[in-house]
Amino acid sequence: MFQIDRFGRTPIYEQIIDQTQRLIASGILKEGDQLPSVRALSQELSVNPNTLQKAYSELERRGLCVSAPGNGRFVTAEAFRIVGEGTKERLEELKKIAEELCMAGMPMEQVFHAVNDAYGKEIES
Amino acid sequence: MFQIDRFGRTPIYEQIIDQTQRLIASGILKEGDQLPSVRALSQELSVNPNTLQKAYSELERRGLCVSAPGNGRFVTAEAFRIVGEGTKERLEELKKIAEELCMAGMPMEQVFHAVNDAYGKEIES
DNA sequence: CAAGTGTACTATAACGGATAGTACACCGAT
DNA sequence: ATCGGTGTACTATCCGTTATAGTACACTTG
Repeated sequence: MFQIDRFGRTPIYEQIIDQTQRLIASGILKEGDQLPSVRALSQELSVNPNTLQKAYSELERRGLCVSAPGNGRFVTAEAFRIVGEGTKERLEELKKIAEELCMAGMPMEQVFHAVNDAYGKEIES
Repeated sequence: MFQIDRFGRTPIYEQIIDQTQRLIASGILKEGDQLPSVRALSQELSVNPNTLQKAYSELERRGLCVSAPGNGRFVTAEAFRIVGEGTKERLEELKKIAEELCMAGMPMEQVFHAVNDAYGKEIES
């Protein structure tokens, strides 16, 4: 369910956060679903439990999940809405890259094609 | 000419590299132009000379500039072409973000609009 | 009670980034 | 020739972040 890159510069706990958000955004993780326990996931990924605890705490702080001590940790009802609010920033990122490509002389048509490609890809996944 | 963000996670030396590449890509820095000296820039930005040396060394390794010891450091003739080659990766980045936005349910039309915006923006800058 | 869950805390190792300081070599102008 | 600017090389050190190790405790469910 999770995939860790131990070489890149993005810390593990942040990779967990990002991937969880994507799983929620894409509807794979829904309201009420249980997240893997820190201990179980720590074994599966060979990662220290504290590192996962850090990631989960942050997800909780953002309101994406709640902990039921002694029971588990579950996706909240608002999770989908909350991650959706972050798309504005992502769009700004995309815009910034587009500006750079513009400056670098890439034709707009080519960028359009890439976007179209990305949206067409949903069929095969 | 350079703008440093001391809070983000991207290291200073990498910010220098990125910004220099953008200045070249956008044609502001042309062949033969002299880059700020390590000492001058170190004062202007309140950054250690070694940090800038690190950035400049990398730019040199990539063939974007050459050093003339005792004289200065200058943009090469191939610089513009070389930074242009990196646009493929940038386009891939953009595509990846577009895929995420797709998954998050953002209409493609809106992404198109952002790209269009980015390309129209060149007039005002 | 036992096993699984979350939580809290301290300590430590490891790495990268940035700094400080020094020294040397080169070029150009005066 | 000297001086002031340039690039270069090196060592040492500090600091913050990341990740780990280890322990202990509280809670819930079966």
